This record gives sequence, C-alpha cells and structure tokens, in this order.
Amino acid sequence: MKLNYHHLYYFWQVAKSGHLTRTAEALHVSQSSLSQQIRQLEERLGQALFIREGRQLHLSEAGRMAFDYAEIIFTQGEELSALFAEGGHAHREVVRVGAVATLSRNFQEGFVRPLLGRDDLDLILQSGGMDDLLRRLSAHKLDVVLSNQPVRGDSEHPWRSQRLARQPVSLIAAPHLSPPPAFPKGLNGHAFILPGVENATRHAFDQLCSHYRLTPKIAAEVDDMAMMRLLARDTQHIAVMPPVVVRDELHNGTLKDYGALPGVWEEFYAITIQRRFESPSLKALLTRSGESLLD
Amino acid sequence: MKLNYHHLYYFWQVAKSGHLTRTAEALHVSQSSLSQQIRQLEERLGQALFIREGRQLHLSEAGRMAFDYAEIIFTQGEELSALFAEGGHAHREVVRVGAVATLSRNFQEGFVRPLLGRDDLDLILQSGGMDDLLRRLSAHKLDVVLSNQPVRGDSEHPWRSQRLARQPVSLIAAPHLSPPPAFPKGLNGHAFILPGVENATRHAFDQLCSHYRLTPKIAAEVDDMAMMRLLARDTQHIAVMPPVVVRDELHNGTLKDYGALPGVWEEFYAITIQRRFESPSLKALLTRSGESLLD
DNA sequence: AGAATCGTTCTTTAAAACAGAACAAATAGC
DNA sequence: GCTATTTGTTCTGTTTTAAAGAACGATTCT
Repeated sequence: MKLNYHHLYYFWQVAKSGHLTRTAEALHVSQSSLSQQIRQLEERLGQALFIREGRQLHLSEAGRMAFDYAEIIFTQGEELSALFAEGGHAHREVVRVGAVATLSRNFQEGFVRPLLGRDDLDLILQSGGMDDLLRRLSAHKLDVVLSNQPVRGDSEHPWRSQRLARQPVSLIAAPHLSPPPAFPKGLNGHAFILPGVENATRHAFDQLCSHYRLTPKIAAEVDDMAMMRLLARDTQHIAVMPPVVVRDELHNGTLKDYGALPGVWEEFYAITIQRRFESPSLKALLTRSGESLLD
Repeated sequence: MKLNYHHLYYFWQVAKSGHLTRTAEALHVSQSSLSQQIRQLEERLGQALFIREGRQLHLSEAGRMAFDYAEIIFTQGEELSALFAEGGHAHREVVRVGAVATLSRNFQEGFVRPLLGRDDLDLILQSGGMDDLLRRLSAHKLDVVLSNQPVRGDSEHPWRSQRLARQPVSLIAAPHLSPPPAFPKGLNGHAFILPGVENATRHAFDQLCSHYRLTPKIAAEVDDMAMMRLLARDTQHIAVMPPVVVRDELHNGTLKDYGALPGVWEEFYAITIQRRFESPSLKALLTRSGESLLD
C-alpha cells in the first residue's frame, strides 16, 4: 500500500481550513480536482477522513490521526523548501557539534580543532544538558554529541556511543601541602573537591574509596570542570580531576599533581545516530586516535 | 516554489541505498524514470543533491540536508500508512492522557471518569516524567498531559496550560496527637512529611513558614502522593497534603485533619497543544467545572 | 581489448491530474 | 414557502506528468 503524498497534501490543506472551495482558490486548482483526489486518498486508506454534514466538512477520527501525521510531514517539507529557497547559493558543508555543558573546554576544542582552519565549512558548537542535546541529535539538528558518559540506544533512538579518549585522574592541590596526600593512606584529614554524583569519574572514585575503606571529607561537589579548576586554585582542598584541566597551573607551580588514581579515568564519548551518509569531515573527526584530542 | 514529494521520495530511496539501478528494481520503476525525476527535483531546488563520480552517486552537502528532512517526512508517512494498513476496520475515537507519575490517582480517575462508561472510544492512560510526557505531547502521541504545575510554552512548543482544579492542603496526622499541631504556633516540636522541593505546594508551604518564621523539622520529602499517604498512616509525623488523598483514613478515624493551610493549594493543570481539531470528547473533559474532578 | 555495469538522455506511450459542466443538497434572503 | 446562492460531488474530455524503452557515454572488471 503506497501513500500518495500529493493527495495527502491536499487533504492537509483542506483540513486546515475546513473549506474545500476556499482551499481550491488558494491553491489555484479547481474544487472538483481537490474533491476527487481527497476521495482517492480515502479509498486508498480504506476510511473516510471527512464526515460530510450537509455542505460542511468535519474531520473523522481517522482524519484527525491522518491530520496529525500530515502536519509533521508537511511542516518538515516546508522547512526544507524554505531552506533551499532562501539560500539560492550553493550549500556549504556544516558540522554541528553539541557538547554537555560541563565537559572540558580543552577537549571540546581539541575535538573540533581540525575544522577550525577550514573556511570551506561552517562549524556550529552548542552546549546544553544531556537530554536536550540527545533530543536535538534525534531531530537531526546536531551531527554529534560530546559527553563524558556513554548512552545506550534502543530501537527508537539508535544512538551509538564511541569512546574517543580517556585520561587519568589525579589528586590536584596546592603545592607544599603537609602532610602530602599520598594514595591511599595519606588521604585522611584532607577535604576533597569532587565531581558530582552523576559523573562517571565520581562513581569510580567512590568505588576506589570503598575498596580501601576510606571515608574522605567532601568540601564541594562540582559538575563543571572550569569551576573545579577555580576552586582547586583558590582553596586548600584536594581536587579530583584530570591534570590536563589545570595544565597551566601545574606548569607554573600554582598547583601540584599528587599522583594519578589507579583505575580511575575521565572518559570522553562521541554520540551519533547511525546514518547511511556521514559527513566526511565528521567521519574524519571520529576516527582519529585519542591522543591528539587531549594535548 | 512547490516541492514535489514524489520526487523527494525517489531521492530518499536512492539516497538510502546509494544505487540507482537497484532502487529502481526495488520500486518497480525503470532507472531512467528515477534518474529523470531526481534531476527534476535538483532543478527545482536549484542545487545538485548527488555528486556524480564516475558511475557512483554520493550525497552532496545539500543532499545530506535534504536527506535528513526526507527521513523524517517519509518515516512519518510510513507510520501513517501502517496505521491504516493494519486496522482495516473503522477507527474508534481515541483519547490519550498522560499524567505525571506523582499525581494523585484520585484526580486522574476523576478526570477520565466521563470516558470510562463509553464503549465507543478507547482511553489510553500513560504516566511518566514531565519531560517525557511533554515530548510525547509534541509528537502527537498524547492528547493531554495532567500535571500539578503549569508549563509555559514558546513558539516552538505551543503548549497551553489550563488549571482544572485546586484543593486545599491540610496538616494530616494520627489522631489524638499531643500537643495538637495548630497553625501557626503549634508546629514546633513536630516533624513533617513534605512534598519534594520540585513541587509547587512545597514552595507555597516554605513561603508560609518563612513568613511566620517557622523552621519545621523535616522527617521526609516525598514526591508521590500514594507514598505520602502510607507514611502518614504508618508514622507519627505530620503530613502536608490535600485531605482528599486520605479521604478513607479520615472517614474511619485512622488519620485526622488538623486544618487547612491558608493560601496553600494543590493545583491541577491540563497541558495541551493548540490544535485546529480537538477531539470532541477531550474538549468536553477540559471544559468541565473543577468540583467534579476532586470528589 | 572486450564485456559487463551503471547512470544519462531522447522519444514515445500510458497514467495521472486537471478544468468545466451538470447535479444534488443545504443555507440565506425575501 | 419560494427562489437564489453557496458548497461539495460526479461525470466528461483535455492537458500535464510519469513511465518505459532504446541509444549513448563513461567506468570498472577480467
């Protein structure tokens, strides 16, 4: 059973206004033609879409359902038309990247770096909450979402999570701290700045503590890496974070790396939807080795 | 500029497989016909959708964008087709109600009660989180969402929140409590079971407390009304909730109503999307007076 | 080099969309 | 209560569009 989209279009237009004659005039077709084609659609679907009361048309229940679908179909179609109508010029390549707002800016920049020099394409970077970004991804408003957590897709949302890179997580704090916070015994007595409980790194850290029967004091829970960097710099607490985030501070001696935590990693994922035609530029981004992303 | 959806359909099919000849066979059309109509689409859009390399077809950037839209358009179309193909029978009227999972069951039942006796329509009741429900509403998978909070719509999501009813909120606890928790002075020394901070009722309660400079002890925060009912019954704490929820317990003396809180209301909203054609049954539900919903 | 594959173009034929007239039913005005 | 007008349906012939087939050019495989 194949659906005639032009019939459906006429149906949609008539259903919107409720009047056949007026719609015919607006579309520059005869009303007889409209009437016939809507009837053909009804015959193909096997059900009446309109209830004819006197000389008025009312949507039937089947018509109401069909109208809902038609609405989606043709608003998308008109969006597409508009897209090509305005830009008579040739379309430039576009790569649209979404990133979870709390994700390391260094990493984001590293990810898109190969595209920054190119003036033959447009790069769009958006940040937001995970839910929001995944919704945009599903609606094809984004090409890829960067996150520090994988998501598992299902049949309805065929997401694919690909780990791009991971980096060790260290104990970072002011230099000359005494006693120095050596792992695992020297942690008691210190207060910590940790990622929030939503974070996978935090989860790994908690497991590590429970394994060594440590109950560290928590000074702050912070989701945003940039925020954590500030707190590490301006307090005497120990931050649990990847060294890269505070590379500058480590270099100039403002902060000190007291050693990586075994088995704890900050991970980076690219979430895409399985597509037949990936943009070649995006594909190149996703197949790089992880090292170049984190320097 | 009018878009030819049949041309777009052919383009979509060819783009999916990447091969013109195979697609032609699958669709039972000649390859020449396919080729011509895709060219017509390209001419109308003013841009090449495919890049012809040798005898291979690759999507251009414009083609990639068009393909994204086509994907949405025709998956919707096929869903519509399937809907009518399976049910050759006449379509019964359907009303699909979503309710925030924590909402009073009494209220939900009161809302749909007029539909329960009718065997000429199907009633679908789904519960879930607010985000999830609103998404389904936007996708026309639901007709109305019941919530205890209004949402403000924007141009992209033209939601309409309509208050259906509101009911007073009381102090509910075991009978013979001493000292009896009179408002506002007799509250100190008691512990409370409160709605979670997300809840509008909780917000009103907090404001009331801050106005009278009360700092009540909080025994539990509960989102679900059914859960709160259990806790009120099985502890000695004071629950802040609408009396209707524990109507039975109030009647048989298991619990006692120590008085309503001034200016605090539990409110009920119906959220719909503005539509040209509302189901008549749904419209009837939404225009009732609030009293009948809460008994 | 020769055969097979694949997409494009041109011409003819089949199918559809379309317009106009005649018709039937329901409002609106007098 | 009658007629004029509006509105949607049905039937006719005409125009437009989609489709098939053959010829062609280009590419790939052996």
